Amino acid sequence: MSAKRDASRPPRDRVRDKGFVQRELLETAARLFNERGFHGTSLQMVAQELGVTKTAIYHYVPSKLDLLYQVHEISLETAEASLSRAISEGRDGAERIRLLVYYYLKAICASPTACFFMVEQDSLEGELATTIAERRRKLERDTRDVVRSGIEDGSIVPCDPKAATFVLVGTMNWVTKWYKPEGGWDAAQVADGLSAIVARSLALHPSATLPVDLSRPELSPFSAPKPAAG
Amino acid sequence: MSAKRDASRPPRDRVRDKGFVQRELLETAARLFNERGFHGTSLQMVAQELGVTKTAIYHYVPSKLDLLYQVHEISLETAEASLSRAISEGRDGAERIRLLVYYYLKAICASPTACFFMVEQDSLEGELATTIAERRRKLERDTRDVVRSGIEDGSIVPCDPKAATFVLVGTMNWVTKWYKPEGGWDAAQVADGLSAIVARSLALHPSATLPVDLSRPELSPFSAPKPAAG
DNA sequence: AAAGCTACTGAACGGTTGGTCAGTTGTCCA
DNA sequence: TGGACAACTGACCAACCGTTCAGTAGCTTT
Repeated sequence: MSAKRDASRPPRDRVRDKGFVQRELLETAARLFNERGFHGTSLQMVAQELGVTKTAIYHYVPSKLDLLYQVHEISLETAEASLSRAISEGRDGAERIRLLVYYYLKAICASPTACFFMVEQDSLEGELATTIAERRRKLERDTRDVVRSGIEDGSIVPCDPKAATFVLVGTMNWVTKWYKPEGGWDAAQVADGLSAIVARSLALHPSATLPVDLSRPELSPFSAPKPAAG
Repeated sequence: MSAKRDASRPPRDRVRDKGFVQRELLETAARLFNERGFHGTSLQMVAQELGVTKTAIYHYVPSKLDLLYQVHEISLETAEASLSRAISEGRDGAERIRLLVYYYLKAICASPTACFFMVEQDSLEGELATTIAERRRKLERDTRDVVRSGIEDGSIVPCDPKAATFVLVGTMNWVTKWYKPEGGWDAAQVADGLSAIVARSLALHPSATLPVDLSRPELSPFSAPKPAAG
């Protein structure tokens, strides 16, 4: 028996360019890995959501492990970009911390590929695992340094930077587990609301108020700027 | 060929009572599930860590899914106990929130069985999944209510209780991912340090200081009481 | 029209998994 | 001494997994 197209299913309706498919593949894989874990997600499931057979996936990635690696890379890039933007834009340690949380949350709410820290860390093997683990460690070290510098410049209350960073990271990564775009909050609301809360926990002079309803965000330096209209 | 004991391995050195084995089984399974995910952990691995064959596991639990269910139950009981103790002992909303985080972190640092919220939620099926999900939802609802009551009694800054709870839960659950008993902090230090940080984020009048070094915990109402000796 | 290419497919594979079962071992009690 | 019983084992099984491979459909280029 040779390969024969199933008559009951219509043929590919359109040619999808490689870049598009690759991106869609990574997004789908990331979402499923986050929901069901790496080992709990079979390539069959990924393929089914994409509307192809699992063999087709091997045209885009050499192995399932490599797929995991690529998603990890995107996730790390997002986090690194958020941190460096926060460092360059913030005027003191406290503001940098708040910006870090703000930018990162905005990114991961917008794309499921962006956050991937929850997935079993031991799934990767060998050199790939080492690379990812090293970048992750550096990210955490750099965040601790921001907290430390904030204590020195007087914007952050003296505390244990390691413990403070664990609170930040825990809050940020947990978002992937509950955020659903259709749930009433958009990315900016989540980012604004949560960054305000965790920033308050570390600021030497904590804000007197917090957003009371994320669906109707207060005006704050972190709220999305509204175009002057009325 | 009939079952024959391998001469190279010594026979069971002692009879272990059922309760002990069951507890050890749950602890081992919970730890591995947390580290490698539910689907990433085979019964073979669990059995190997216990020093038995995987068939032996079926003397204690009817299936792998039931093992997952039992660990989830323990984890929920721990969380529920922490919350109810915090509610009854705390004098206002802010103190209750801090006690909740304190008791829960102390428990999960002491036993890996205690925290299990990170594991893929969709691994359970049917009625078991519904039961667990329902209890989890109630726990979150009750926590939100504590935040709400704290806003009313003036101990917590007006905020979105849902967002605040997400920060709390994220911080607490993340601990399972990084806490190692041999890492320099004991359970009380982690509980004291992190509960102080998250409590500060919600308190109407945040504390002026935080523990600066968890290894040398400050004296606080939440530090483990030292027996009067000198 | 032929050749070449990308995007895919169905069949098949070795390996592992959760789970079953018949049987053995060691202990306690009568 | 013997029987009941829990604790545990090795062999085995169907299902599924990641992966390979030979081949095909449909477009583009020549």
